[in-house]
Amino acid sequence: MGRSPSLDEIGLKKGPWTPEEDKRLADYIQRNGHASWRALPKLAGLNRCGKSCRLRWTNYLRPDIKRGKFSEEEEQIIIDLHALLGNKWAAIATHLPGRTDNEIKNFWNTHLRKKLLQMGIDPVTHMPRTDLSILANLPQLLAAPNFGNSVNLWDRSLRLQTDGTQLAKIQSLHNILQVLSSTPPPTMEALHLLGSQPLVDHHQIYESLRIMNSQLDGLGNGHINLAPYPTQIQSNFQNLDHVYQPTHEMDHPMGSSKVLNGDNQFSVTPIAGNSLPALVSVNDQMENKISLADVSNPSTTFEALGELLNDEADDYYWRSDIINQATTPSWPISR
DNA sequence: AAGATAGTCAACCGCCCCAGC
DNA sequence: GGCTGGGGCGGTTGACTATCT
Repeated sequence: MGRSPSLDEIGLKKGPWTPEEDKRLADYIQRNGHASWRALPKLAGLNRCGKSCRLRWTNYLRPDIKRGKFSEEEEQIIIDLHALLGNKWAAIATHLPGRTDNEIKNFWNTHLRKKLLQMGIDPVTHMPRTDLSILANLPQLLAAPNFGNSVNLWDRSLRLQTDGTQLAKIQSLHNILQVLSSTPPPTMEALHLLGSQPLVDHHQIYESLRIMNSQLDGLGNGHINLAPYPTQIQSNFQNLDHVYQPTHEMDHPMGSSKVLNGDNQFSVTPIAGNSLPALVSVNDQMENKISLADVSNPSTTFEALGELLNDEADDYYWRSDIINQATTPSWPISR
């Protein structure tokens, strides 16, 4: 592994370390310490730069380094700390004795990041993913044996976040998905508001939500009521007056509603029966921006989405995520 | 069996910060 | 305040390995 050996312009060796070099470096540091990394290579008889020696020592040769697979507990610590600290690998590493920042960074990029994505969690924000393509993976997600863990992860991530506005957005998006799941394809006008032309594969979304429902039922939580899926998707977009009659039970996807209280703490309240859960009441402007009352008008929902997106000029990741997903081939398209 | 593709991870690069002058 | 050198950090690279086709 690593790079092929090469010499830089002043003749210092680069690339993989040989066992002999390792021994020289380790022996020297154990005898003399590493007061000056710059001076060390010469003193230790190594044809390497000080930086290379420091890296080799801190990431590989240090005697207290713990090698091997990360435990589940370590995984969880990394995820939690990453939610709080972001890509501060060195800071994260201080909480995991024996693990190096490089090792944690690699582990994150090769395992945890993908794992979170598969669970529908954005590895950057640690919030449920805002890109709609996740719906395409929902059946696999729900079928995964560790789906229950993802629920915990989601909860944990939410607890770690104090930005209730994001929650409001997610809830709004969820509302939109509900509308999508229970309505014919959106009008061209509505799609234009999203800056896209591709059409949502309604059947796929419907199927995903239906499976999600059965899973949530299994967990004893609330669920999303789905109107019967039309046997024939209407492809005639001129049918603008089609009556939109979605059902109105909009739970938090995990069967509870989370509300940011005055102390910036989330309170989690299970949703009962058919009641409509309160939207996250953090941002009055955001609240009810897309309310279920609006869904009786086919275009209003999408106008509201456009407004929501435009409103958050400083929050473009939210908008770009949706628009990207709506405009990339990965987005379920039916033409 | 062989080639293509994806995953892994050690190592390097370039930037930043800070202390000393 | 400006300059310089050393160390630390995050991002990226690329050789090796495993898996797939």
